[in-house]
Amino acid sequence: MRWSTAYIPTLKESPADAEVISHKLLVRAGMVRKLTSGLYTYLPLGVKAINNVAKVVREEMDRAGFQELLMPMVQPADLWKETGRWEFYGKELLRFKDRNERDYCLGPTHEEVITDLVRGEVKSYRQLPVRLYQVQSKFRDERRPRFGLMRGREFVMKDAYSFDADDKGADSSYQAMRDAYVRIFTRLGLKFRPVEADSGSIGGNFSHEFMVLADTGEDTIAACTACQYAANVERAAVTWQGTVCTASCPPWQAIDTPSAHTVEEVCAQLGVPATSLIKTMLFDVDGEAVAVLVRGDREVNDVKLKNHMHATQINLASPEQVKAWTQAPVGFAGPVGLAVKYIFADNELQGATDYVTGANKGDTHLLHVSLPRDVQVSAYGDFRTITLADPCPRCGGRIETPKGIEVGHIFKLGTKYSEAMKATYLDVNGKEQTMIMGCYGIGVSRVVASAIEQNNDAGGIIFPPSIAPFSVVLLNLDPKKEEVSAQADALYAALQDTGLSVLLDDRDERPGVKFKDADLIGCPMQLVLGGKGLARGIVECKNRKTGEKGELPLADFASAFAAWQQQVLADWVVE
RNA sequence: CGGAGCAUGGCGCAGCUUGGUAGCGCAUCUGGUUUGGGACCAGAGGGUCGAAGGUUCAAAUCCUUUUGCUCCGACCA
Repeated sequence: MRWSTAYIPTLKESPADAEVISHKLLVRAGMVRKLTSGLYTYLPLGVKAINNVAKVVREEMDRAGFQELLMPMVQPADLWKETGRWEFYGKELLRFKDRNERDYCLGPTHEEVITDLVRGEVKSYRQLPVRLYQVQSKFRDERRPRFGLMRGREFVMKDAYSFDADDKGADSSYQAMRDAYVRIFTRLGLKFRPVEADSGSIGGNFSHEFMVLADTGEDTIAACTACQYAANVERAAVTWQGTVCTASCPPWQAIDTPSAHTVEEVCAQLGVPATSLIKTMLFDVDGEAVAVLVRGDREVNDVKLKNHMHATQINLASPEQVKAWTQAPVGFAGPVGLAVKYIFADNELQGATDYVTGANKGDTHLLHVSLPRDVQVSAYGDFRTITLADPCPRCGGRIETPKGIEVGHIFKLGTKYSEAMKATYLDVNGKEQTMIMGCYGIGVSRVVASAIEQNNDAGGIIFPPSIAPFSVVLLNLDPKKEEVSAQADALYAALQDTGLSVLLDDRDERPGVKFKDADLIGCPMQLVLGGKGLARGIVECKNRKTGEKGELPLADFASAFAAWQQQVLADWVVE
């Protein structure tokens, strides 16, 4: 591609509405433009990057034995009603009616459609497993789209689905996909980590997320520094190491704590540390009032609560609900005499004596509360979020909590959808069996954004070679000089003959503009040809990642370039 | 959905408090001088100031309503 005829509208300044670095650079590098909140046009350079990611994804899907298909984006409501998700999916599902008043939605995912396809076609164990994938635009009406391509409403996704005859087959499908994901993100040059994850409203038995490590990530990972354990913090198990407290304590008594709504305020007024408080959090779990008790310095993990109760909907209680359930404003809830359906307490409060709690009365707390003596606890369990002080649940090692961007998520679904939609087959005995499913997603457009989050500098984007819109950008510094242009054209042709994608900057611009733009769009290899270099018989080269510069002799360009290219690629090998 | 902020040429912003002929930088176009890290000089074009209504002799500016966008939170496969 010649830059003079390309549509690459680069900008000197960042758009005012961009906050994160990938969003700013994607816009500045002329890769995307926003249409409206959460919706982006991919410009030619952006499409190239997305296609490059998709190419790697397709190759590895094919290698893993999955075949590509393409399903409609518009889906009929009937299928979603069959699985119950028409009701449960919520407002993220964009719904609309056609001219005949029939209900439809834009596909946020395709379990229903693909299960409908397979149940109609596959009737025998001989036809299993079925492994299919597609690369397609998805639409999710996010409550709060943000961060450019990181959380858009419409985005490019690879979604794959497996149907197996039994658990063993399903596990091997899952493992094949897990291996494929590792290869994909390695080939894409990303620093990533597979982590245990909650399966959320997709449902199913177990799942892993693939996290690109970046400080701007929205997810937090609990990763062991000693062993391979890594999990999303919302899932990471907390190992209870404490002992049951058996000390006796005096009867509880009320104490005035005027306008002390928060743990900090209570601690300040009573002069006690947060560790001697019990925090009482109220939740609306499928319409039931539920209280969860954790120590004052801990965080309730609502995902763990949701899983513990096998709930479908869980929300922190509203101020009105708190008032109705505790007869007190928010901030004074306590477990003593609390009339809710369940009171759960975290493991470390087993036998807890002599704690401070809310009194279920405004501006009042209780001293000397003993859980075993004063409270009917429904169950103790793991209800809090892991902290840096907690040990690795697998090996007891030290935990660290880096931030990550979720770029892939794989689920072993089990029979959640196949059962609801009656996707069955006849086994070897002629007996009807339910298929075991798995589903596997990669946010293709999000991968591009996260690659930029992970690889950038003051000059702009530093694309991994497998994602870069062009492998090489060749700067012709003197396009008006015939001999320089002739040589540039010759290099351009020679490079293309080696199969590389090359962008030739033949614009009538000053050298500074070309240098800046070349750095901005982030091609891993830069070649610079000017009158000076030509006179000396050399073309300059620059490794975008390391900034290292060198010279390649024009006389022996092909082999010199090949050697340099190997060096550049070597710098991208992820350890 | 709760809280906050913003909306003025293609992009980035000033002007608004205290109403009085809409400005700057970048970009664009013309001419000239330049030419190895976002050049300089001279000139030119381009804006119903998000929309609607109101106050006023007069509104980008004050008031009301509304739409959109961004951030924080909630929420989220």
